[in-house]
Amino acid sequence: MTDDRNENRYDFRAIEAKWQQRWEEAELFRVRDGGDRPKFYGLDFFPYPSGAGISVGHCRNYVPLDVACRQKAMLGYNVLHPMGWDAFGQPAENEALKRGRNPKEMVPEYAANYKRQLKLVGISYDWSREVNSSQPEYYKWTQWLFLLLYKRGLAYRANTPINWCPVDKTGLANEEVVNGRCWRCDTPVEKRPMPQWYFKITEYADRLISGLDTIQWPEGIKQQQREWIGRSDGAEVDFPVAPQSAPPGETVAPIRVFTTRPDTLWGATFLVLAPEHSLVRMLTRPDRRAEVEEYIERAARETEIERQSADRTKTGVFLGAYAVNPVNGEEVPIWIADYVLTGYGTGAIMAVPAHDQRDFEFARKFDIPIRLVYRTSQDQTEESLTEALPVGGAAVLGPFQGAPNDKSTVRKVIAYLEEKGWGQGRVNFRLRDWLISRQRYWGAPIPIVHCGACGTVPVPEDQLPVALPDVEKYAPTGTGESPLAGIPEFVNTTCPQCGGPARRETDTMGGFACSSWYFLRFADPHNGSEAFGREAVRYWLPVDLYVGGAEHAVMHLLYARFWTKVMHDARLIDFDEPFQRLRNQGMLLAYTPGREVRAEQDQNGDAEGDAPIEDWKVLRPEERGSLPEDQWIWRWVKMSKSMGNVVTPDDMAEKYGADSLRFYGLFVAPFEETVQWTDKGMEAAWRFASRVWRLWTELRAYFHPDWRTSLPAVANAIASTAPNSEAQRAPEMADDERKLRRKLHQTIRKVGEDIENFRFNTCVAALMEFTNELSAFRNSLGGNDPSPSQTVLVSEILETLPLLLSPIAPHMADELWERLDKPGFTYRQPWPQFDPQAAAEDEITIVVQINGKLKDRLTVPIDTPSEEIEKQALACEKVVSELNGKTIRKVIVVPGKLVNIVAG
RNA sequence: GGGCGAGUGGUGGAAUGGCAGACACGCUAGUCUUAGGAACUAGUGCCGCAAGGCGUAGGGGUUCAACUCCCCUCUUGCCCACCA
Repeated sequence: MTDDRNENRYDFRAIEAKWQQRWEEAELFRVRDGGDRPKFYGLDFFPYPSGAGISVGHCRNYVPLDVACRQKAMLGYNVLHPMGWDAFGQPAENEALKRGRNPKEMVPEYAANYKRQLKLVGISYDWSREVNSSQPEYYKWTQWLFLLLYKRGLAYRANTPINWCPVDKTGLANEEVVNGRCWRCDTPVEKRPMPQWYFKITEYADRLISGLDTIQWPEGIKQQQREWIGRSDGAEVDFPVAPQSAPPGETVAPIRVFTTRPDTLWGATFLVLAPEHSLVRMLTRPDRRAEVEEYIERAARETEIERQSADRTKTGVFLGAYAVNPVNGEEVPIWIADYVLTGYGTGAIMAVPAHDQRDFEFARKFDIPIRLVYRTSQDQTEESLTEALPVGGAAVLGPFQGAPNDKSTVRKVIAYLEEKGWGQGRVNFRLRDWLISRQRYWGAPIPIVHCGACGTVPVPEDQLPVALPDVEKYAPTGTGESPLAGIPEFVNTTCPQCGGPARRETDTMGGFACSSWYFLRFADPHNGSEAFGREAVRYWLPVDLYVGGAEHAVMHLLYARFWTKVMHDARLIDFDEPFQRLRNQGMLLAYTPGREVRAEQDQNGDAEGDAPIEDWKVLRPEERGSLPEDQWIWRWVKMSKSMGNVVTPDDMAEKYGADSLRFYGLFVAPFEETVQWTDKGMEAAWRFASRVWRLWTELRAYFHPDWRTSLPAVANAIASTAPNSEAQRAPEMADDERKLRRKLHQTIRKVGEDIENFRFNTCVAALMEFTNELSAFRNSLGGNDPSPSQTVLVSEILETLPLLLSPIAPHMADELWERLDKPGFTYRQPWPQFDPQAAAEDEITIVVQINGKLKDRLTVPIDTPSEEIEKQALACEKVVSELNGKTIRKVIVVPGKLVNIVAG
């Protein structure tokens, strides 16, 4: 007796371990190229395996994609679902430094731990395709692709001021600077001039915008990319330097400005150059020199944060020089100011204070004339303006007077300028070239040799990879050179071209280079002679479904699209967008203790009442002893190691099981939403899993393996044993049985549709609804042996349920499947088909409304004609009493749904 | 300041023009139990004894019908932010 009980206990630990082992032994998820089945490529963002391991937060993207992939496999697709490690880069190096370890040893350990955890959760990865971007077999091809870009003129070295992080001691790409701070360590970024390698992503700016229209991505991500690329249409206009402002005996080139509003040229009352502009020193009048020099120096010292804050007051200095406005011959003063950026447009602007808020503020501060080009009313004057005039009104200056303040006038003015030879139409992008050099050890060395005689020489392909040398010390130097520069055996080499002595490039590539092509490598991960085989890539790519966080909107997702387009242009691949569908999972928050940080009482202020709460700071686990528990202030914050609020899948799998963890993560909220982790929710998911298990195992005794073929026999049996005519024309099943079977087939339909639409929360809810009905049915049996028709129904349910559960709770599914004495894995079974006839309702509830308000309900056979429904609705007791004395103006019958009686 | 999204019971959420609150948490009562943080049963938007009324941030509009579409306001989350 007790043994029987144990047999039917939901022993998830044993079940999950058993099936994970069997899947592995059977190489269940190993996939091969080709075949008759359609392919499906589902991919997670390439993770960096951190020492902390994964939290349940990470499962928010891995589990849903796993569910989708498992279902696709059952639907008959050949599914590629790989995983690998974004192992190069600063996070790994920083962690290794902190622990005093060699990243080459540490990273594989961390990756192994990630892999163990992902297996623990039951994710169906094909581990035979695992790749690691820090291994020579992989980075050899990262270097090969660098050379591809180099040969196509898309990689170049330039000595310009770059974003430098003084803590990480390396240069950063524009995309890696967030609010003027390093995106990794939050340190204010400095400007430093250094020779650095760049990828010419700007050359692809337009295609990176237009390609967005061809892919199914969240609109918000597309918009972020469009804005980051920042196309703006306008014109470049030349302002000749006034003769008296040119240094004696010299001819000075005109100052070229970029503007999106050439139609406001007639209101330009000064020019502003960036402090770094090349003409500044030549144009500065001697008596202004000291002030100008000081300003330039101050601007150079400022951090990006100081310089970029939009609400600071405008600063600037007059050079003492003048330029000539080409359209009206007027002389306008030339200033420098730090609100003009050297890296955008021409680094110089024409200032139109009447129609640009920044110029307006500047003009008011320095008392420069303001001139209206457009006016919305007669009484509008330069003096009355309190801010720059936005769009609207008509032109009141220049040859285009009366023209509307809109794009059509801008176009006309550009044509006019081109005709006069004063300027020409021009498109600018905010996007800057991608800085790829890192002065760090842990990355793929840039495969370039510097030769005194030949200059910059690419390393020949047959000499790849340029191996990252083993070193004792690899801490960043801060000198502007990577630690590789201190290794003579690495640096000193011979020039591949002339054979003379040469130096290797010592910078490494930023980690985003590795992740810009890994999705191609998974198609052919062990290829030793190419980055990827063309056939394999043609078969698998592009990625059908890509899942990851929204934080990479303008980094990885932009870079990967760029490289893909380059490879397309090089005819390596025949598509130019790598990821067809993209889904971003929501964040996971955990309820976390912290303390309020109150504003300091200022010295003269009276300490009346509490100071306003200024901030909230998390109490890390080691700080929690410092404050009595009743003073903790709890908040929902992102689950992360640094907040000390991490829940691990290891603990949850141990306590509740991986299947329950999967149920919970899917059920708690829609996939894209930010969700709050609660233990109650986790327990509820476990209760549901247990409930399904219990119900199924209780009903197992009634399973009849031949239920499919015995179904007509059941009907005959009922007909022949029942003498009365009622039973003879009865269908093979009683009403409540047909109802349960209807629910089963509705559930099959709903679960299938919901998984395909990434609506996992309602998918699990549908399974819960079915379980509730099945539970009621079980109770109605009351321990009696089921009738033949009940046996057939129960058998169908017992066989279908494991298949429906298979993508979501795969361990339980396979265990149940086995307990039906069926061989193999549910993963290999076809996805259950729903029977539309069984799923169809035979009766329907019609809502009866008067003036849109619910009054009554009718239950009618599904095929009742509209006229009959209307008749019945008008005959309802409630309708009759309510309508007493009122005129019926109109009756709206929506077939299958409702009747609305409009009366008054 | 700009872009994108969100606002529904005590809570997470469901319904995307047609029965508001599926499913779940919590709560209440009961059954079974030595016990229960188990299981099962019933109930649970608000007001009201009831009949009934009210109700999807607030205001207006379109419609026979609005959580859903349109306009305005408020609140809030994320991203970008002196790019001429």
